[in-house]
Amino acid sequence: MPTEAATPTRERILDAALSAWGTRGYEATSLDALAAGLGITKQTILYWYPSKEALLEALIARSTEELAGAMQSALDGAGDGWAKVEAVVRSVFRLAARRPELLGLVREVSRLGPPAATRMSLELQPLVRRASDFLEAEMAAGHMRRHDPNLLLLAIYSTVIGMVTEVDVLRAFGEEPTARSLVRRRTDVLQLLRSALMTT
Amino acid sequence: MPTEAATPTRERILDAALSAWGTRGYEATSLDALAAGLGITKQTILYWYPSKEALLEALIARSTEELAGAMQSALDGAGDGWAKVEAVVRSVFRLAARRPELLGLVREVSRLGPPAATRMSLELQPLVRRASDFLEAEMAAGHMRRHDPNLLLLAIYSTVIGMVTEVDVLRAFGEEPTARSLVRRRTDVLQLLRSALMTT
DNA sequence: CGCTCTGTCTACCATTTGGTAGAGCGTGGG
DNA sequence: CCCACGCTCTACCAAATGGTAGACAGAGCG
Repeated sequence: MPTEAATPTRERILDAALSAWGTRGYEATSLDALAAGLGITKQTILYWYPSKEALLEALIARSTEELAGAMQSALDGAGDGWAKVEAVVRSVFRLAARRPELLGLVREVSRLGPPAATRMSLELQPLVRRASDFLEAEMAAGHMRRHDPNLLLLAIYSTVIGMVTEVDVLRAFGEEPTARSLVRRRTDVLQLLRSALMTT
Repeated sequence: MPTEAATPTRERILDAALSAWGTRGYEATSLDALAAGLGITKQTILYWYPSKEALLEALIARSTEELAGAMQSALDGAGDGWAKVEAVVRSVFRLAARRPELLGLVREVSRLGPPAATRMSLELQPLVRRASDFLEAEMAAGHMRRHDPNLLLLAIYSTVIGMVTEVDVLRAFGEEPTARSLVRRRTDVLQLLRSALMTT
């Protein structure tokens, strides 16, 4: 295990895996393909990570950390009520623009089911709890319409992840997955959420 | 090609493929596994469908037909404005209860990307157009808040499909995928949509 | 009876995949 | 100088996968 601060192969493998699995899918991308893209051999990957599944685990760990970081800072940021919801949604769309593979990976892992999905769930649990508590407080204060906070979160999650990762469905609905379109989608989602949630 | 009305192997293969691919995924289920589940051999499958991809195509064709049928009748049914939206959403949740693999397949195919996703899109296009036109008319009449109809549809699609197929995310949000829970999710989605869409 | 046609199976096959074993190679420390 | 260690590669391998070729069984029919 290298103690230096530099970041070589080990990280590059994670990057490649994120990019490939987050877009083409886990089963659809072999270790050989991954290695070829990096200009190394599969055995080098297996030196750093003992198996494909272990690599996925490591990738999930790193990605959830990054994800949670981004959303934590959005949650920590100033503002309350709607401003906070908007900040979080905006941060997700920012991620969609800058690191689409990251959200693609979330979608992919949730599809893979246990044990990968379970792991990811667990690691994102604190975030979910925090968001859920926030929503509940807002409802209690009468700022938002009453809903089951968990179901509400699930709905928001589905909507946003869908809006951001469902490229082909997007096309089916006559929307090209460009940056401009992403902004429009963001605006639309925010409008929708606002009317759905806020009482005033 | 059998001319009788009976339904043997050919249909059974489609059924098995729907069940397996709609839940475990396309790449994750081999032809051998499919055949074993049916008590036949892979070669029998390849006799009826020349390749795995051809089987997927046929499955998409049959499934979109069934799907479109269910939603058409919901759209055709009595009612206007909110009643119609509610009818459609209810029909999707009914499908989720009775034929979960069908919605699972939609999710799976949209993930697989072209050419499968493109095909499915094309076959569902008329339905999308009709729904989009309906929404637009309702907005024009002032019954619904103004949105881009296509984006609105995408949002509704994402929310409902997510609420219905994202089993592991569901668990992460502390919701067990039972029948009771499905009813709660339906109620919640309807409430959300109603506040989001309707002006009155 | 025998012929043909339909549907299923047995026997293979090439390729790909995740994974193992171990050689080689460069660098830093004694 | 050389040894040890960290890292990558070459050489394999067994299993699984999608697919091909062709045998075989039974039903319908002349």
